[in-house]
Amino acid sequence: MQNHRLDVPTLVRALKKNRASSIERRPTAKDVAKLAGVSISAVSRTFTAGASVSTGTREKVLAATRSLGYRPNALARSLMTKRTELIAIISNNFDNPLFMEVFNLFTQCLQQRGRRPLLANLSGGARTDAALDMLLKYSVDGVIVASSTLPLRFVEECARAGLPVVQAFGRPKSASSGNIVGADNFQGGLLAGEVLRQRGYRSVAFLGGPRDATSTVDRLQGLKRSLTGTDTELCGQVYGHSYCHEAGFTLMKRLLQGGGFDAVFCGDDVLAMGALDACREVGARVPLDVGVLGFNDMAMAAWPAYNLTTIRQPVADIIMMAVELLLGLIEESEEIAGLRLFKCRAVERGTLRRA
Amino acid sequence: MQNHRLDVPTLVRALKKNRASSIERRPTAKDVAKLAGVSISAVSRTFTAGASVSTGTREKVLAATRSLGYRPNALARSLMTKRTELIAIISNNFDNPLFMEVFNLFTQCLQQRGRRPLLANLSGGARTDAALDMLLKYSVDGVIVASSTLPLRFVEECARAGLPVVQAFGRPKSASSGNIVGADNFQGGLLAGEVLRQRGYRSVAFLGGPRDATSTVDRLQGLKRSLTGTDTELCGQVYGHSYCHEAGFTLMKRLLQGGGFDAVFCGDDVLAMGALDACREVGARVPLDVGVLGFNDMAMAAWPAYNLTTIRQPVADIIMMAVELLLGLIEESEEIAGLRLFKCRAVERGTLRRA
DNA sequence: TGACTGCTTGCAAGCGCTTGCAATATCCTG
DNA sequence: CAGGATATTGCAAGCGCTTGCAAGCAGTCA
Repeated sequence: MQNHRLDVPTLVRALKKNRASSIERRPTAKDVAKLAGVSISAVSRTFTAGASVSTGTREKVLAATRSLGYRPNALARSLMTKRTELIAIISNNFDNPLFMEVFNLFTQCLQQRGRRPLLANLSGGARTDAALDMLLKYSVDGVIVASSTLPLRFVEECARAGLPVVQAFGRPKSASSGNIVGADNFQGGLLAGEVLRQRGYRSVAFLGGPRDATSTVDRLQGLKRSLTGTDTELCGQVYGHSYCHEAGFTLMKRLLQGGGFDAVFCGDDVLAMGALDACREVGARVPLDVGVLGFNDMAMAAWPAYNLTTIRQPVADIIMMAVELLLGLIEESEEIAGLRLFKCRAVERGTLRRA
Repeated sequence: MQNHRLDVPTLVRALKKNRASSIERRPTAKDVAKLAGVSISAVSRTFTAGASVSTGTREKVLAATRSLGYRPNALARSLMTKRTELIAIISNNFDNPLFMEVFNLFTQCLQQRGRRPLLANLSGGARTDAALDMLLKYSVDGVIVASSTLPLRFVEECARAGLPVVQAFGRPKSASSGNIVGADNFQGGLLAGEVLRQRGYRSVAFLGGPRDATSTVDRLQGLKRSLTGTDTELCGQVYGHSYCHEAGFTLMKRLLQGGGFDAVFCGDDVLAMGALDACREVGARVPLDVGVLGFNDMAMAAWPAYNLTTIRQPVADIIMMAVELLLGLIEESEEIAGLRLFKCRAVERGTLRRA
């Protein structure tokens, strides 16, 4: 009976310790080393590609690893290696169904390459400096900015902080610096113009997203260029506050009230769907009275309710290239700044009349 | 001239060191301490809530911090604190537009509480053990499983590994263990039955998602219960391989060929939209010939092209509760296992006839 | 004045891992 | 089998941070 000699704090500590060791504590390299009868270094080296370990010790270590359920602590490792394998994905497009596809592909692509996506949501007025703060605190290896409308400043700040960053989908207004991969929106606009002309449309209206989004601007420029010197004219352009259905719907109603056009080129499929719904409501027949052309080719564009003719941007190619490029930047840490643009192609469906 | 005494390796090392210090190296607590004329501990304590620092030293530290652009390294910190503030979000629903909203809310909610969402994409045949591996290697504080169809095994494995985990949207088939928050799918099904009866429908077909998804099962059970003992009968049930448009479309066509029903309750809005498109194609008038009722109330359900009457699940409530609960679990580390279900409500639109 | 209290502060150990270095083991070749 | 080349191994230092502890330092009260 010497139990009564233990005071309360000591007891509490003992209990905690016990709980920690019996229930909680995850095995460390030290535990594995002890069980395997080797040094901690040996354990570390078995889990480091290209390190020098004999098959004998490797086997012993692996056996101990299995029996303890050990997993190397990636965070502790990063302290020495200066690599976390964490990649930040920054976006503010959480309302566009296309980005479901974008996130899906990005995360899958990163996972396949052994990287972990850390998400930063910049929609709904979240501060960009808070996002930057987290990137730095968590030592991400690189940053992917997936958005057409994120402020140039953010990308610049990342770069200044020495973070490799590539921007996917859309480019900053002053295309000065940075690595950008996206669709060739100008060429897409060009293509849109050609398609519309071929189908015999002669007065095209443009229904775009935010006036200052480069995606919108470039697509319009392409369209303009493609129509200059032809018998088809650009006759009006309207802009929405964002790429949303409601904007497409109200803007299209406004256009239809004005009249004087036989087709509308929308800067985004969601806008186009809004526009189609507006046509339906007003009783304008598509594609007889008015042709509607979208942009992106998101999954829903193919659904029969819309059956939208659209300009497809090669989302998968863009994403794979963006990841490739970012990992390259991280590896070499050389600035290979530049634009990488993928060609768009037209997807024929039911909202333009046949050629 | 003693340069020639430096051998090549030494030179290389010197160069590297130089590059590292001049270009790359981010300031550490040590740098701040030196500049501020205090100890490293003082720096640490300045950034630790509740630690004992005089306002004098705190000011000095903060000044040095600003002038160097210092950010505490969250990963190094986690080594001692055993907290990373990383929360894993696991999902395999990257094809359902509803989950755009889900991700948006989850990430915002976590960010607001100072946590970082680490994403694991389990769609497209990614191995669940690889996901678990990453959770453990990166020492996430907790796990949110956002899916209705993820294998129970995964949740169990997390729990066994000592990871606090809550499952949002849908529950494992054997509801034995774990923390689950979601919509009350049974009540939703009940409600669906009532709504359909009130509207005078007498023969209801059920068009569900995967046969073994509990969301599907529960909704059907609710529907059945609600119809028993009434003059409305359940007359047929079909299941899709997933909650996708194509499944809804083909299943509905099959149902329409068979005939013998005047309304269909779909286990998901996307299925319902597929069903509506099938009706349109076949020429079945909605809601005259056949009523269509969805589930979820995703944004697109309100778009005029579908204008879908549906059962709404309170996504935002579920997500806030899930986060709340998870953070609680992490804090207390007590198992407060249980189901937390939110009531669904009906959203009246145009695909059911009026009462 | 001196003992006592309550804050601050720096020291040093340590979180779980990597890695340069030197010692040791292993393998070849003649 | 000697002798050199190559491979493997453990030691110890260190990554950037936190934290228990004891020393230092006012301030308080008798």
